Amino acid sequence: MTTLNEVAARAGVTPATVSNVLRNRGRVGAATRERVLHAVKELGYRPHLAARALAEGRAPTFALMVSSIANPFYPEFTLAAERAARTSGHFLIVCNTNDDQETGRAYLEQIAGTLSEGVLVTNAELVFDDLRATAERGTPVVLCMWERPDDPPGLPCVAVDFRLAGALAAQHLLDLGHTRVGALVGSRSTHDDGAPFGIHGARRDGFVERFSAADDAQIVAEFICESDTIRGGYDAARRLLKAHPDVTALYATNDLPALGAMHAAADMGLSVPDDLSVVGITDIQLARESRPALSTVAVPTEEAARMAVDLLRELIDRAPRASRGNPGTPMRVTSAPVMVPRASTAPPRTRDQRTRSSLRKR
Amino acid sequence: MTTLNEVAARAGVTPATVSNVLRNRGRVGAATRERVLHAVKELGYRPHLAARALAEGRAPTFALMVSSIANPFYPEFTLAAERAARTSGHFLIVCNTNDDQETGRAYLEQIAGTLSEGVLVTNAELVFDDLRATAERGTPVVLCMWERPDDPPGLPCVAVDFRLAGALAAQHLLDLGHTRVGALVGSRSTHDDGAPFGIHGARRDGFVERFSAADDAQIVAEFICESDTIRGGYDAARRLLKAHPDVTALYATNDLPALGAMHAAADMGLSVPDDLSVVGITDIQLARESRPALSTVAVPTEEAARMAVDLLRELIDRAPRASRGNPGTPMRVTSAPVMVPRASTAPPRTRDQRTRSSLRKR
DNA sequence: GTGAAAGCGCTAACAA
DNA sequence: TTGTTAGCGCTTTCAC
Repeated sequence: MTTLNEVAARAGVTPATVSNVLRNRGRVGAATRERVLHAVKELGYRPHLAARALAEGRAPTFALMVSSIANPFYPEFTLAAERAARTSGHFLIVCNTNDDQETGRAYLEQIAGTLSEGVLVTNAELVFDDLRATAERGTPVVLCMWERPDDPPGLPCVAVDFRLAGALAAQHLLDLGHTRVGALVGSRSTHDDGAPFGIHGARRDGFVERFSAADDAQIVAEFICESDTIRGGYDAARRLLKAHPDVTALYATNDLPALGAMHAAADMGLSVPDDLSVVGITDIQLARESRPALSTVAVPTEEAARMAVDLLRELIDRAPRASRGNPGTPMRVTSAPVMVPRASTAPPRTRDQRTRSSLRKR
Repeated sequence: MTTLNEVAARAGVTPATVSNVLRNRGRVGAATRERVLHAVKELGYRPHLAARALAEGRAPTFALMVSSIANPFYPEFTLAAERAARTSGHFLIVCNTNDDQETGRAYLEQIAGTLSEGVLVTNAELVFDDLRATAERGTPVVLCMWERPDDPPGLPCVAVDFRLAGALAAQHLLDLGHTRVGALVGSRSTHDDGAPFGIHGARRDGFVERFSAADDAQIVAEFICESDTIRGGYDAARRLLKAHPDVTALYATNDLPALGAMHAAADMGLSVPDDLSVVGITDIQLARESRPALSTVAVPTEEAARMAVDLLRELIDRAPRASRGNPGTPMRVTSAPVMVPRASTAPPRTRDQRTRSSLRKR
């Protein structure tokens, strides 16, 4: 392994000069620079990142805590975060907590501040206390997808207005003429402990408020999804549709359960969207690729990732070493979610059509 | 930030002793150990990973190069690799090259050896020369999903017998009684340059060999998938089915295109598996969750990840610092892939049934 | 059992 | 413009 020293020796200068050349600091003569660069190339020198981190007192990576890389939303977010991090000169260490609090804590303990300069968190699976602790220890932490802009978490964060997202979904169904619908509320929070941040609370409330505000419109039933997965949505939808066969549309607080609801409908002989409309939230890639394509409320993932990295950088610059005095807990809000109508929603059948539809079922 | 020194001062010992206590090296008196541990807890000391890495001459992370985290296979593999890495005491830095050679090279240049002790590579998107270069520079590299056990890449690797996978898919179709089928061959290799490692070559060959060996059986057409995605499979399947409406089954060299093929069939009014059987390779999670569930050849992802990490560790231990003399390029082979029949495959209709089926199409 | 000292590879004042 | 000198926080011989 080639070191700075070796390069310096080769070029007939001191390590300091080599360092200066490599990072464009301080003034260096053109001739020397030339010689140094040559030596670098010749020896195939590559700076030792750990050494540099130690000397600089900063690390070249960010840590991204995700609760479960199995949920396709996270890879998508990760991708965006990684891009953003790289433009900021950082690598991204993906810390998969696998929904396990202990694992998350371990990552935080070990990585934060020593291997990573800052921590990005996509979910509140981790108890806030741990996050606050690391923040107070001097490692900036940014929450990436806070769901309630109206209710800051007391930690720097990027918020997305998920209540609005829910409202948009409601409006979409209303616009199509649906008056009797069901809701599938995802809730995978292991650590709910009645905390103010029940995972999908805002998404639910937004939908319920808007939908209920309309004349004649009624949410016939709300079912909880055991898990925020296709399977979870499938099971919940089946139960809901069995209990309330008269609903003409289903709202799910996330795309995966919405996809599951479509499968459930298919298995029950209902055609989507003719017999049943389905709408979700997020607009993960699968939503575009499902059959029929899922109508959903798109959430600005890319933007959120970018903003989160930006915010993290600001926090780092702001608190160079010692962050005495509360540095504040800034909150950024992304642009609004937007409804993306696709093939899984349509006006409800008229009574006439419904009869026909029933006949078609075996 | 608390340092070893501070802890030492607090406990009334020297840093060396603290270090010894923390890593269970050297003999330390029970009483001192007690005091040290106490001080550690009291001060909330956490070792500085970068400093440790520098002092030890080794890093606490592995790098995982993936070509595209957007393809759900990679997150699944990543998950497995991360688990394996953690049991080995390493963090996993996920390096998403986004199918870009330059990005990949940049990661390799910067991370390998200085921030990561070893490199795991899931694809040959990176030119082998770069990988060999880093390996020769002293940072172990392991290829994770080499597709041809019979043709080692000249780099340490974990191989999966994808030729057999293809053969199993063929056998499955044969067993069901299909005699006229089509093949969708994925090929996303940007850097094909006629290299011996055409991305899905083995998967194709295995299928073709086995299927063609059967009497009366014929592969009516092979179409290339432009991209290894649902979309890619959709397009290719449409073209194939238009040109050859008589095939009773489709084989795709990967699950995503297979899923796309199912969508194409649906859009063309064909019912799967009644009018058309579809089989893929890999068994990603989506395969289980699609409607109908996809019949596919499951590949031992978890096992491959585990073996790759094990192999990496061995290489690291074997070549403590200077790896003079070819350390060899070991290859491990996972257990065999296995056919997982699900709902997307069935015996072809008899002529009689086919007629009925045609009638049902609008 | 515990301490002293050197050094991992690099950066960052400050001198020259 | 370049060199000198200290470290960054930790590990690791080797004495004591």
